[in-house]
Amino acid sequence: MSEMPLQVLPPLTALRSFEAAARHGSFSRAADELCVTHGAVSRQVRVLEDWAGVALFDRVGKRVVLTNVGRRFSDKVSSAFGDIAAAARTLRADTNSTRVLTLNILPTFAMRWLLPRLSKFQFAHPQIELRLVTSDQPLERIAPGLFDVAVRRQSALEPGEFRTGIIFTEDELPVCSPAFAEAHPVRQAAEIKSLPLLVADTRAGSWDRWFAAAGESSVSNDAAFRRFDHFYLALQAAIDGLGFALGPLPLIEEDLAQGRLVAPLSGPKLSAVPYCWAVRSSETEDPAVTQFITWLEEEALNFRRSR
Amino acid sequence: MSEMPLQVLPPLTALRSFEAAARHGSFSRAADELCVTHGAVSRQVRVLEDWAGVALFDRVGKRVVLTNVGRRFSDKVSSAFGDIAAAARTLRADTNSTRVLTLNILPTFAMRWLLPRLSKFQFAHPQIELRLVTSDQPLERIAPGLFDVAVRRQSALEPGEFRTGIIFTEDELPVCSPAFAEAHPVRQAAEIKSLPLLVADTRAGSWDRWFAAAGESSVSNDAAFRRFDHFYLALQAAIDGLGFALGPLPLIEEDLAQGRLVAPLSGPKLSAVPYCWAVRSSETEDPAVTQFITWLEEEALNFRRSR
DNA sequence: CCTTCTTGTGAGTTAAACTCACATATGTCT
DNA sequence: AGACATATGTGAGTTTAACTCACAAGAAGG
Repeated sequence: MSEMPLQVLPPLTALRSFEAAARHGSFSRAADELCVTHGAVSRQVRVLEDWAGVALFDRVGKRVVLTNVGRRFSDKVSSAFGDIAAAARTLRADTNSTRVLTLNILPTFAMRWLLPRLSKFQFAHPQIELRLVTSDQPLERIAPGLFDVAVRRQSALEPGEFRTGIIFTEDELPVCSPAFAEAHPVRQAAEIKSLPLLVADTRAGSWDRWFAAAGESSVSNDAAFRRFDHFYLALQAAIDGLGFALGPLPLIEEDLAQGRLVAPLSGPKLSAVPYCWAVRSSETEDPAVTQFITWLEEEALNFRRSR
Repeated sequence: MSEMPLQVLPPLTALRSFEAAARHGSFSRAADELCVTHGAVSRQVRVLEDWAGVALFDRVGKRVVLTNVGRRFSDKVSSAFGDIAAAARTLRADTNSTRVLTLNILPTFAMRWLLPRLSKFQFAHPQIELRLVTSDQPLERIAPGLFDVAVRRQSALEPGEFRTGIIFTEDELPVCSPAFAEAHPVRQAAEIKSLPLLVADTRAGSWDRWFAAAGESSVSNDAAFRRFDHFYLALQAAIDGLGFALGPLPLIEEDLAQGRLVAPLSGPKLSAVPYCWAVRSSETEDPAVTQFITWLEEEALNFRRSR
């Protein structure tokens, strides 16, 4: 045949590195995800840019920012890789009798609400195997195909890359252990400014908002704050009598009921960003995913009713 | 983060080899397309089957046939690779001021109908560059992204992987040069069985069908047939006085009008499979493709009116 | 000014990908 | 039945793409 096959697909290793870098906005983070050095990602992106004859990233100092064509191209590639990942997962699932759902859950939500209930789901759906990953990474930075259902706190339910639904909302109020309350008898918001205040990096600014809602100025001495990586650590510290934490109802309702925590202050309950489930919009309806979300929403409804 | 990136994408080099092999139904043809040896394709398919834990091809002797899961998987991968190829083409086109359309055309149609007219299209659309590939390879075997518009002869216009439209239909009748007719004065179909009959591999069986339509038995002596790879070679041989060919109107109308060919027999005009244009259904609407097809259909309409 | 984090790249290493050559299976033709 | 053609499978060796290592350089933050 008088015919010349074209190289219509770009170099695929380069494409994979590019897509991860685009999604993370960082060569270093992409390298972490792909288990290579940042130098490998840098070179692969360069290979793709040479092949395409166009810059895909602008170099801003030592940071990279996607160009407009880079953004459009990476969106298409991400979508295609997502399709391939989904097809590959289905292919591999054909060899197993159970369906594995990968859940990507905020650590505090996992520790204090989901894990105690997961056995109910497993019992009801023995043919679905759950794999739990805890993370607070932004969802749009997670590779397509790396999770089936995620839980994040978010305020906007706009249509977009993800379909979402509210699980429940939270109110935050200061709590401490009974022993701590007895040792520091306080009633007014202004009074706790001099006491240790426990805060999680993942909820930065929440104390400032609480004081503002109580009509108080912010705490000026940062030394009063004890910082923790995750909120469940801060909560555990409060239970252990290390100070006040802003406890989120309903997650701490059980602790209040059991007397592990008390809420001695008369200040306001601060509305917080609701917990939501999320799935990628592009993924086709999966019965196991639907079953899990249905169960999640029913558990949340039952939970709200029992408060 | 307490998080382990999964290897959600299969090995991409293996995937590329698998997709080509699936599309061709042959490791050897896939190797030709990818410019590697068949051994490389064989190994890559094995890598993918090991990764997936499932057979993607059944080995039937020394031939391979896709399994059911292999078929489903390859359809998804082909589609995704098509999306990537299209996005890559758009990416590269951004660096050029002209749009390149790749046409994949049957050789005879290209030689005798399209090429003489392409200058009209170029003149009307100077911002669209045409790249002509001649081939009679089945379209479903051609890699996604390797052509924008194809021309093939096909009888069914079923919805499927390709959108198609009729360009024109053909009638076939025996023709020869005037010199040959003078040297062999014949009038009835039966009389030409003893004369050299020119046939193209791509139109095998057409003489049998013509004799049947004329109420005659087939030519029993195969030695009477002179075979050519392509039909335009057979036609050129007829013009050169080497025998009778089954000439397709309207492609030979100009030759008849100019006296290069004559049709001395009184036998039937045999309806043949129509010429059709085809584009992949999955590809998004491209203005250049639409413009080309509109022009093609207008030229065909004008051509039919002028007969 | 020092530290931290990020990307870029020269030089060298690793291993994935490939070729070569031969074996084997099947179909076709004489 | 044997020769030939075409296809895939694979051992052994080669090639080179991909990668690591180590360092340089730019920017931000304390």
